[in-house]
Amino acid sequence: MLDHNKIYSIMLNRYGDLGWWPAETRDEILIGTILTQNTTWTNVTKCISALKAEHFLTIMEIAKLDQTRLEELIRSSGYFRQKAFRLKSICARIVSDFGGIESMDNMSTEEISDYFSSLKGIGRETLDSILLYVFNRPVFVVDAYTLRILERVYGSRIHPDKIRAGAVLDLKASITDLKNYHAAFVETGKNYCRKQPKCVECPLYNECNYAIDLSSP
DNA sequence: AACCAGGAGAGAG
DNA sequence: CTCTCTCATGGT
Repeated sequence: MLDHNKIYSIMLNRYGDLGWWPAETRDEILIGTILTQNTTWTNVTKCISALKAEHFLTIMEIAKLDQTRLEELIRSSGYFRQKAFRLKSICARIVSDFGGIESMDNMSTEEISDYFSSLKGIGRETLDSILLYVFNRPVFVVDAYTLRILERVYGSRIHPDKIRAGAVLDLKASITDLKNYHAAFVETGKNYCRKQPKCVECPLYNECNYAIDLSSP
């Protein structure tokens, strides 16, 4: 059960290096992890472009940006009031506590983890995304697609903690591998996992158990 | 036109 | 511990 090496080799063979996280700066990645919560990436890129055009695409600038002004700029990512408030709060905390992302690089993964998980707006998945894509720490990001895909492969739902631990321990992957592994789950999920009744083009087609309910999230 | 997207938090039981 | 509800725009 749960052979990460097998799943990853199939996915890597299909997708290769997907170049995640797509961004020019580390601040941009952090901001993106908040904005992309439960929305499509195409909705987020509009916000990223809008912020970039006004030169607000840094933690420092968002920290001092007007609340309603930020709401307007990130509107298309959905939950814009919540996200504007939380994103601004998070950026303000980072600025006042550390000055910026770079000042946190010498901290241990556990210290970074404890810090970010105490901030409102950062749940388990966003936390892991920040650890992996902003700080390059050996963490595997488990999202809804990962749970759904592995459920279809193995027939039953596997606990996120088990998947996370397994990916880092069993896979013995490099940071780049862990980044691409998660990216591959998202790519597979959004392209094939919802199409019915057959996903013949899905890289994991031969591994999937189609006896289970395909409509389950 | 219902359904869902690269979730999180608060509350109930 | 596991549901359930809310937050909200945009594409299919």
